[in-house]
Amino acid sequence: MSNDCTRTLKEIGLKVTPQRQAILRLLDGNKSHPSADNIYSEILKEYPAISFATVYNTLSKLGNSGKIQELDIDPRRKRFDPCTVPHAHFYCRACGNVFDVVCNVSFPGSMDDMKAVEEHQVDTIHLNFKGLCKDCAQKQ
Amino acid sequence: MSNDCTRTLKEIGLKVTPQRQAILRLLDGNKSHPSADNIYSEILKEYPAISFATVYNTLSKLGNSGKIQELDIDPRRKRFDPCTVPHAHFYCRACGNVFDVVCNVSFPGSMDDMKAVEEHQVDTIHLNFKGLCKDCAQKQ
DNA sequence: CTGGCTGCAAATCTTTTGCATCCTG
DNA sequence: CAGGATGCAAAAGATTTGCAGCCAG
Repeated sequence: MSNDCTRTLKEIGLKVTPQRQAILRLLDGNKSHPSADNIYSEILKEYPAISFATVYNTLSKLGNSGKIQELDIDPRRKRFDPCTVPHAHFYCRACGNVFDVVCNVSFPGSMDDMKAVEEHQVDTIHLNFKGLCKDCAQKQ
Repeated sequence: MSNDCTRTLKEIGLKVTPQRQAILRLLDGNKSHPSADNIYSEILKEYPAISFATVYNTLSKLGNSGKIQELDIDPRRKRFDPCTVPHAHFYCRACGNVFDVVCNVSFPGSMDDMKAVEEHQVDTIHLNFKGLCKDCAQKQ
């Protein structure tokens, strides 16, 4: 566990610090798609002295190295997802929650379908659904 | 032309003002996926007194009514697209340009594929590709 | 007329940066 | 030890809001 964190950091050439381990530990298996602020607030309980900048820097480095995903689904802020397996997301405009979507929609796999994109060098694909989640739809 | 603008505004119950007409005229057929600031700067040439708030408010109302699309592809700011026909987008991480992607990827049409999302009420779908555009990839 | 709009300015919120100090490797 | 990390604080951007006066319907 703590070993996984250590390995992850080493793999991308980052020094292993307790703050970074805490961030990785918090993210591990986290399905809430937290924002940087969510993560900061949470870690603050454990490390009352950690700074926002540290959280931001670390998240940014983890994102760039592909260890976590930066989601662009929330119009107000970045959200982070430790799961890097390709999957879609649903964003509720009312409560702001983000849900994973297991969807069999044929993700652009066949390169025949991708001609228009092939001229560009694609490295990530994001499939976002937006609307009202089950709960919020009922409350209407 | 100016008539289209007028009609669009009336359709969503907004008063017709020269500022709003200018915004709609600028957006009409615009393929550059401008940010609110881009739009503001452009309109400023024509209406030196227009305010940011007016642009923001109008864009927001047009977006909510479905007359234009708010894109969530640029991590730094909202981008707007007057084309409301479903299509995908490509974002270049280097130059920040957004390109339309004509892609035959089977967009979630079959509701069989959508079970996981069906519990939620989907109103928009966004398919975003990110990476390096043709030009930026060459410069590397 | 009247309520919706506009311009202005200030407030909010998110994200980024500079810097002195600290600590991992 | 040295260079990368941290914490702090302030800056930079993007977006939103309050308000007094204005104008389309």
